Amino acid sequence: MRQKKKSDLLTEVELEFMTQLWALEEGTVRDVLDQLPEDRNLAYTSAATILRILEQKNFVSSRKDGKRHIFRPLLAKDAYQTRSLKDLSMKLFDDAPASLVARLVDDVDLSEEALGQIRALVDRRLKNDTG
Amino acid sequence: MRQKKKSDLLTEVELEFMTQLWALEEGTVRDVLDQLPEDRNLAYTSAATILRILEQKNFVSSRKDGKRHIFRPLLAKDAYQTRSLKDLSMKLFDDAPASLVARLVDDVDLSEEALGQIRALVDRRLKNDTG
DNA sequence: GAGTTAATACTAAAAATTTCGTAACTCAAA
DNA sequence: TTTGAGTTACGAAATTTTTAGTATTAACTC
Repeated sequence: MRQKKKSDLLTEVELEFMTQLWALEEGTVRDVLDQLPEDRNLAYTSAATILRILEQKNFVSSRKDGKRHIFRPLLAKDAYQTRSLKDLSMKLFDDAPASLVARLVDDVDLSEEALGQIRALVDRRLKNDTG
Repeated sequence: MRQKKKSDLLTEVELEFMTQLWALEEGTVRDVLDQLPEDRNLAYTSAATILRILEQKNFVSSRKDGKRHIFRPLLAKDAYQTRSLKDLSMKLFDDAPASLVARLVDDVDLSEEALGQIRALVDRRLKNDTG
């Protein structure tokens, strides 16, 4: 009976909506829709459908407030960031996160400040581990 | 006339195939198919279709060798790694790569060795920039 | 309550992605 | 040359994702 694995990653549109909810902490269909860019032009009912799907998949919960629903993320942004990084690392970096950072450091534009921050993070982590 | 943007990211299956081609340097439909995991069970013609699509999208080129085609990546793995990281950073890390690394260093299981490698990379980059 | 407004529930169409079948073709060997 | 094995070309079915329409419901006002 094993078949369902479905990768637990968000689709493009699901991520778009989760991003808004993460920013809002919580919100109604209307709230999320208003948050989207001008040129997005998505029907109200489409937005409602997407949130319903997110709820079915247990990425958000909802409670009733008068006649409307207020949605709130169940999946935290932090957790999803981690999940995405693991996925990317696995699929594109031979499961070696260090090579992911290597690519980032080599090719993506990073300010010196950003590099300094990164080094600080790594140092702190190294110290903690060794005790 | 601007409308085509199409994100230039690979779909799931396209990435699966590019990964094999990157490993092989180049190969026929059969080569790629044989490279896939046992339980993948994909029809030969499906694989051929996917490679044809990749060629249409200019991700691979092909040349003829006798009766068969040999496919070769046009998009390099390095380049696509960078592209993916930029996309992830933009969509999920407020376009701040440093926070991406922060998440990685904090949450993904990293060996001490990996951490050391990362610090070395950052250090080298910092020296090059300032030096 | 009747009427208005705005929401949800449900269904399904539209679009994109993934998969495969059939027919036509190519090469090699008999 | 014909046959056979393996390939490509093309079209389309199947599936997943995205979008939207219609009907129903809930709250508010009069």
